[in-house]
Amino acid sequence: MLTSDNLLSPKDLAVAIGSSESSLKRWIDRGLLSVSRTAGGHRRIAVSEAIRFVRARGMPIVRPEILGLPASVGVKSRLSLNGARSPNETFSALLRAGHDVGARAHLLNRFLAGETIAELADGPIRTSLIEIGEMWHDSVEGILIEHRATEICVELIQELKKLIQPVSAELRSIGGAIDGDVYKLPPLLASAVIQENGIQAVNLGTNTPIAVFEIACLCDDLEQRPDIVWMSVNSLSELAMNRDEIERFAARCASEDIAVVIGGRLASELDIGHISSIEIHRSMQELSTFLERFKAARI
Amino acid sequence: MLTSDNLLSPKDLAVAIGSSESSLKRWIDRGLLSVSRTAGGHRRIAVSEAIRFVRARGMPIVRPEILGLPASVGVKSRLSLNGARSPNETFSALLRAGHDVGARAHLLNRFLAGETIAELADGPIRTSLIEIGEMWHDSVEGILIEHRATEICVELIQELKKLIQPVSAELRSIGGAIDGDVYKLPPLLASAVIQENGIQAVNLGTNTPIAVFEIACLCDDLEQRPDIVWMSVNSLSELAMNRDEIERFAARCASEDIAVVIGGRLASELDIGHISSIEIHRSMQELSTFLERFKAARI
DNA sequence: AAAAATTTCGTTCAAATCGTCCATTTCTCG
DNA sequence: CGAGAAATGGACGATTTGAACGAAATTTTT
Repeated sequence: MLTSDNLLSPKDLAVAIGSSESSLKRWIDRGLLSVSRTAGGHRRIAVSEAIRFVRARGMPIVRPEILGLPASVGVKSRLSLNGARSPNETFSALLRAGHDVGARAHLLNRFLAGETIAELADGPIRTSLIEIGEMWHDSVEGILIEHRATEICVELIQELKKLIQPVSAELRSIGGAIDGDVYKLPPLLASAVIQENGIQAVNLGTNTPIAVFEIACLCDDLEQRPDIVWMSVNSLSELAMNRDEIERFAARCASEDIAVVIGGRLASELDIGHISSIEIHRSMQELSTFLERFKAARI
Repeated sequence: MLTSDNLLSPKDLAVAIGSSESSLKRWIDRGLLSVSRTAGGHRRIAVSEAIRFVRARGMPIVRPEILGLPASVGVKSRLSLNGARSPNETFSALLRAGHDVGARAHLLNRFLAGETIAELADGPIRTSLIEIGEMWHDSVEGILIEHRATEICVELIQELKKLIQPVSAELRSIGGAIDGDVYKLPPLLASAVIQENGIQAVNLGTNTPIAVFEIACLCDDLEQRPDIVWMSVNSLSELAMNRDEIERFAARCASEDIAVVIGGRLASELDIGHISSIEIHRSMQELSTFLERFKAARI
């Protein structure tokens, strides 16, 4: 539980090396590992002693971040999770340190504990990247950290996507980030949230022209047509042009009974919220509730 | 028993590959398979080591889920008969059709049968995407197919990366695509190939300014400095400017004893092949052989 | 400071793994 | 074909492991 600095509980070390708490306690009692005790008799293991133990026996370290060991290259060597108050701050610290293994374990645990992908997207992932994004303008180092964190998140979201139940092919969707938008995380997160809701989602990635969305929606084979199109808008090359194009596209989709969902940081700036056939969402959880309604309406 | 995600008991692996526990223990004791031991002397096999063993010895995988692999492993794809002559054509057809599950099964099977990531990168992945890229200019549909295929490949390469050995932290590298280059596959493939060669690789993704590479290489903490920097060059905003910047950067790296490796479609157009401290490669297998030489020289 | 929630304590117990031995199968080669 | 070598898979008692439990200690919240 990372009680205080440089002291581990038996459970902590057991998790770090992928064995059970029982075994670790037995090894300690056998004298293989020396510990101190609290006033009440609880074992406390110094990190240095833990490292000596695993090194001496050539044991694998499954969760290096628990021992404060760095796992990356570039900047920020020492990883200290002690200062982190909330879970989201812990995740942010791991991302800033480029600690892919730690970030993975953190997110996986939270997902397995019941948090949805939508919640994780709006929570740790979003707040961390906003926080890191604010470093972006300050320094070159900020860009480095931001790029590295983004790559780690891409990897993690792909992994979460694999953990959700296989989707029924009944409802299909396709989407991506519009032309000129190079942020890859939002469309990826959207596809994960959609699949989490049991709907098949094809992600076209960043920088996708409207014409491509069109051809995907209006293809000849009716069996292939999606029921939903989603678009991420995080950078706008030409506001007016984009708006017109999207409005025309939405009109065509409406006539074909295809739902259009738009999200992203700049979605509201498009100023097309008044168009009834377009759904604008501000967060992944909003997207999720929309999908719930949509499914209910279609069945 | 599956104590932790990454550690198997001899029995687990024996069941996974359909042999007996006795044989497996004998193979381990003969050194064919390296394991760690618990304090009590029980063998623990890392999943990545299990996969290395399976690939090296050409063993069948009877129960892929034990190794965390999808059930499709070992199953012959139905689409392989659809007029496709070679395996690479089969993969290309799957990608064009947006058949992510099929493409995944195909690539995973080839990897587990012994093909390296470098070979798969230069083979099915490269040829498929070149072929699809040629559709790019012809039609909007081409763009759709290209985007979809790229996303699928990103996912697949991430998955392959997870299957290879966790690297020893002895050699480190960092890299990405240069500023203005938005192709995400090349740097991702490079990082996978580097990790396949036992070198830690941090991918900074697309659109990474030279200044970011610099700060990563010349950071204060010497323990964090990489031994290799790799750069992908697939689009050039300003040829001359890029060249000057890269040459300056390479000179600094040379003085710090950091190897600079450049790859990508337009790497040769930079016309900096004459600079001795810069390594230019034309394929992932060339990168791989360079890494072999590099490792040999450093030890 | 008291109460509630969480973690760790020490212990017990069934299941898994240890190393070793051996019968059987498979391979090698004269 | 057949004898010897090598590899396989099962069986064995001894040891180790991981999970469970109520009680006590610790941490967090009120």
